[in-house]
This record gives sequence, structure tokens and C-alpha cells, in this order.
Amino acid sequence: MSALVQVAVPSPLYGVFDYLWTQSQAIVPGVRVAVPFGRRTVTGIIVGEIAHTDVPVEKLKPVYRVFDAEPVLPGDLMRLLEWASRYYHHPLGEVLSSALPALLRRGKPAELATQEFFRSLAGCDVQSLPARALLQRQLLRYLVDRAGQPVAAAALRAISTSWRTPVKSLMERGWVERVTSVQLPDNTAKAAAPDLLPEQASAVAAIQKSLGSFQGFLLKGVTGSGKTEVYLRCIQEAQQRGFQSLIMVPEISLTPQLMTRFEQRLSGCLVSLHSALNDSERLQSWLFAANGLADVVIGTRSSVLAPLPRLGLIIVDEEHDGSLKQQDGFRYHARDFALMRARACQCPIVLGTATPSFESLNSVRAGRLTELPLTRRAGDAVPPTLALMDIRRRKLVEGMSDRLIDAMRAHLDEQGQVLVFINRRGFAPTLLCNDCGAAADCRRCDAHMTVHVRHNRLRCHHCGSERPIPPGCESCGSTQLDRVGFGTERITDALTEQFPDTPIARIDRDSTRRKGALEAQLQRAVTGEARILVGTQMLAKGHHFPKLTLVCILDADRGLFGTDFRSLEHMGQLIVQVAGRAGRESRAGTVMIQTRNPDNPMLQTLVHEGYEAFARIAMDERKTAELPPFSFMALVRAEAADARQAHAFLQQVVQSMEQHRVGSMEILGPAPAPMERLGGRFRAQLLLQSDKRSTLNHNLAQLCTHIDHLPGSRKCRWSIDVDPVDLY
DNA sequence: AGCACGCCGACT
DNA sequence: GTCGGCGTGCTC
Repeated sequence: MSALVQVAVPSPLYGVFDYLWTQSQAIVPGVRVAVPFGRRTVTGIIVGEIAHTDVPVEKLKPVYRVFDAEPVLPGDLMRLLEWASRYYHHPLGEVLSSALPALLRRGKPAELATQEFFRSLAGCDVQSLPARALLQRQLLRYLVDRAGQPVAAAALRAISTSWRTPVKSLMERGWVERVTSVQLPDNTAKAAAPDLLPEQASAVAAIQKSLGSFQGFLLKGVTGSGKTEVYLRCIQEAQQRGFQSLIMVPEISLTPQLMTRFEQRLSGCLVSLHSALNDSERLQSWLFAANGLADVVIGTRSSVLAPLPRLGLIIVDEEHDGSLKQQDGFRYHARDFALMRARACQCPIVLGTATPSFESLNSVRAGRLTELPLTRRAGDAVPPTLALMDIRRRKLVEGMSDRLIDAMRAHLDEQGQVLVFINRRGFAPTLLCNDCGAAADCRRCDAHMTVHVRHNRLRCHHCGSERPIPPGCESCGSTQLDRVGFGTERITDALTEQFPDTPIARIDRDSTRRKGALEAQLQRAVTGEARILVGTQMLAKGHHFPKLTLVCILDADRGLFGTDFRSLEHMGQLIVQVAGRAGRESRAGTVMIQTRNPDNPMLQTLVHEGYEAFARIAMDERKTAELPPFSFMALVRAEAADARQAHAFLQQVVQSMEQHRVGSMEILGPAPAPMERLGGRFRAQLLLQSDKRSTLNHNLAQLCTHIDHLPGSRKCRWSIDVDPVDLY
């Protein structure tokens, strides 16, 4: 009788699948196998050996092939991913799959690429080669000149593109040897460590002291307070002690900048893992991490799923950032997974931010995280002064008050740099008919089209569909069309008119789409060549503009009345993050915030007392309303071509849950999603809320055993989102 | 998700 | 007569 194995198969089905093991090798969990699955063959991962199965014998199929001798996912990581599969209620096969680079999912060997080298051997004799063998002579002489040192294939190719054949002849003579080896990235630090401020020093000491054991830290540092320096010191110490460090950053656009800084200061093997890599580059970096060769791994969200055998320090930079939560498929939160991972591997974890998420602030209160404050800015930098500008009943020129324009002029006259923040790209968010009042709407979404003047298009920012700007109203044909509201294009135009001789850089997703365009624009911004910067939240993140003295926030009110319970939190974070761009050198920065709600207590608190006070009040409100982090949430989403199908399915989910409900859990809905129609499909959602995470988890687990069998499940796409970051 | 089977409409 | 539409069932 052959052995039995459980295999996690990449498929939306819950549960693992049992197979016969007819291979001669031992059964090793974490190893990739090819298995027959339905009518096709897929790459799965061995979960473990089992003694018994409930599956009828005739259904059992054999494992076809074993890909790896060593597990691609080691045991400790497997256990964490199994936990994540249960916690996020996502099928294990897909969870494990998402932890692997694409090439490994497709069954490619888990081997580091080797590079080819050639060297001359003793006893070779250039002179005895036939005179006609010009290339052989030339190549051998080159190798001999290097005295038997290995020479990269590229160097030989440089001599002649048809180098292969002559080198082969030389090898056949036994005069040249081919050696292959893995090229390990090896960086050398170029810059010395600056002195630490007292707060930095104590943060570094606390983190370094905890190396080798689990401890969570919230490094709460205002912009410019030198969080990166704290990271660097801790990474260096971890490296000294033989540990790998993982640094997670929310956005790819931040990675090169941080990477450069890291390369300046750290020696050893640094690799980055982000979406801009192609499949084979990604596999290489992943393997450096997974084989323990990389000392430092800088990556985006998914890097937290990579094996790191010597992991000794985790840093989550900008821990408040929403992009740490995966928004489709396996909807995990990279920060939360990182916390579990740090606990599992007994290492410290540092969550760094100037504007902590309410979750992390709550963890500090509960004693799960230790707060390390950095309140002083490095150098002589002074914190910026924030001011609200009441724009009610004021004359506005293209959304900007005359006072704001005057302030900009003053800063520009004093050689300052100005940043204008408007969280909307395009020219105007709405195209309205002055005669019939109709707006140009997206045909596939419940949304207005945004006017993009530069490309003469209307674009939907939700589904990406576009069309030319119509010459007249699409409803009544009137040519009296109004472009209502403001986007980055329009603000740029207005400022060009106001300041005709001042170079302006617009930085948003549209102006930086081309490869290298973002870097080029940021360069103009950093050097101060561009005197006015107009941009969206792309500008809010991490970048350092040394000449910046004035930040203008054109519309702070939108976040005040968001549909989502997290809108206010996000508004506060965004304002503080944008404000942090100002006055990072010796000059104090000024931040002017235009608002029609100058008396709003939350805005007042934020501006006059700072983020911490703001967060305290906003969190009190959350607590009163029993919202996260003071309760736990999950969302069951459904979408279908027909709104009724999505609704009917969620109704069935409600029924199923009510039948099996354990503990106290609220079921709200089904309700249409805040934007019901998106991309031509209708979306509905069910909100589950409980004051106990375990209750939510139990009920969802119960649901998962039924959900595939609900009659409506085939007719719509559905997903479960545990700890959703937004309710869209 | 994929993939195959199966049963009804408009084509060569 | 068949090509192909998507409803339904199944994946160890």
C-alpha cells in the first residue's frame, strides 16, 4: 500500500486534496508537486503525509512528479500561511501560490541563475595553436594574461561575438576550463553613519536590545525625524548578529529612493522585491532571500510572504498605508501578517510612521506595541506651521483664494518652493450641461467621467474606460458645457497663468506613466528646478524636497464627509503627510489648508494640536460607535452582471449564517456597494461585525463550508474580506 | 478557476 | 444536419 499525501492545489476550492504517493523520495512538506486535478495537471504544494483518508480509493490519483528536493516554503512559513488561510478564509492552495514567484508557480526549477566563467589551465600554449586559429589564439592569450583567474563570458563575447566555438575547441584541448557560479549581489557601504539624536539613539537601543526575541515597536516619527537612520542602525546590528532584515515599503515608487539610501550605508547582499521586476529577476531576488543569502530584503507587500531562514528583524515603513492590504484574491494585510511572522520567528518588528493607524495606536494602548517617539526633526529643521483658510464667501480663482495666491507669490519671491496638493488628477471631475443639467457619466460605472484636457478625453477613474470629449451635451446636444471642479491639470494651467515665468512640475499618475517620467519629475522637484509642484497623494509619500517652504492643500473637506468610517482617519494622515513635505531644512515650512468648514472640531484639533490629539478624539468616536479597532469586521462581497443575482446570493449567505450563527455577531445587509455599478457589474456587500475576532472567525469558517453550495454562488463572483480597509 | 458535458437556437 | 451559446457538475 502506498503512502498518502495532502496537497494544496491552487484553486478557489476550500480544503486540501489527498493523493497517492508512489514516488521513491521521502514526503517533504513545502515541496512542489505536479498532480492531476480534474482534467488538467497543476502545480501544488505538499502539506504533509496522512495515515488515513475519507476519499474513496477509486478517486485517489497519484502524484505525477516532484519538483524540489528541498521545500520551497519551509515549515515555519507554511504554518504561518496555513494560519493566514484560516484567518482570511482564503483557500490554502491560493495562499501558498501567492507566496511563490510566478516562475515557481509554473514549475520552473528553484535554482539561482549561475554565471559562466572561463579560465586558462596549466600547460596551455598559445604558440602551438595553428596560425589560422586567430580567435582561439586571441581568446587564450586573453585568459592567460589573467593568469588563470576566471573571466566572465561577457568579457570573451566582447572580444568576438563568435567566441563560443573557439572556446569550445580550447576546452577540448584541456587548456581552458568552464566554471559556473552564482553571482551574489555584494554592496559596499559608501557613507559613514551620522550622529544620532538622543531620541533616535534610545529607539535604536530599544530595538537592538530586543534582537533575538519578539517585540513590537511603533516608531512614531514626524517627517524628517530620521526614521530611516533608526532602521539602518538596527539593520546593521541585525546583520552583525547574523540576521536577515526585511523592510517593507508600501509603494514601488518609494523603493528606489530607499534602496539608494540603503546602498550608501549598508554592506553585504541587498535585494529588492517589487512589482517592477520581471519574472526571472523576481525569482532571483526571491531565491536570494529564501536561501538566506540576502542580508537585507526591501520589498512591497508580498515580500512578507517570502521565506527568510535567518530572519531577525522586520521593518514596516509607513505602516498606516492602505496599500499594505491586498485588495483582491488573498486579501491579507501585510502589516498584520508581519506581526504574526515576527512573533513566530521570535524577532522584533518595527512599524514606522508619522501618522500611525488607529489599529497600531490601539495596540500601543493595549501594550502589544511599544511606542518609540521621534519628536525632533534632524538638523535645525523646525516643524511646519499649519493654518486653516476659510474660503467661504471668498472669491476663488480656479479653486484658489487670492490669499493663497498671495502667499505663494511671497514664498516664490523669497526663493522658496511651493507644493499644491489636490487629490484629483485630470482637469475637472465633472462635465456638466448648462442647459439640461446632465453630467457626462461613465457607461459602466455609477460615476461621472473626469475631463482630461491634455489628451482631449473623458476618462472614468474607476474602470478606466474613456471616450473623446464630446462637442456638445450627450443628452440634449447643447454646447453650453461646464467643466465643474478641479484636478491637477486645471490647477497647473491656472498657476501657469498666475506665475507665467515659474517652472511648474505636475506629478500624478498621468504625468508619470511613462517609464522614467516619475524619476525625472521628482528630480526636477528635488533640485528645486521646478518651483511649483502640483500633485496628488503621490507627492505625499516619503519624498524629500529640500527647498519646499509652502504647502497648499486645496480641498481638505472631502475627507470630512466620506462614506467610509475610515475617511476621517485617512484625511488626517494625508494632511499630516503632505504637510510633512514642508520645511525640512532650516527654513520653517508653512501649510495652508483651504476649507469651508474652518470650525470643524476635527480639523481644528488636527491643525492646532497635531495628529496625536486628532487621533485620540477620532478614536473615541470609533469606540463609541463600536467600530474597528474596537470591534472586528469582515465583508462578504458579491458582484454580478445582474444586481438581483448579487443580492440574492448574499441573502442566501445571510440565511446560512443565521442558521449556524454562534456568539454575538451583527449581520448588516445585504446592501448595494457605495458605488453599486463598476465596470459594468453590480456589486453588493454584507457587513459582519463582532466584538470578538474569534466569533467572526468561527462564523466565517462555518460559512465557508456552505458557501460553494449556495445556489447563487455560481451566478456571481464573491469574496470574503477580513479586516477590510475600505468598504467599497 | 478551469474544464467537460449537455441540451437548445441560427448557420453552411 | 452541425457549430456554439452558457447552465451545471466536478476537481483528491
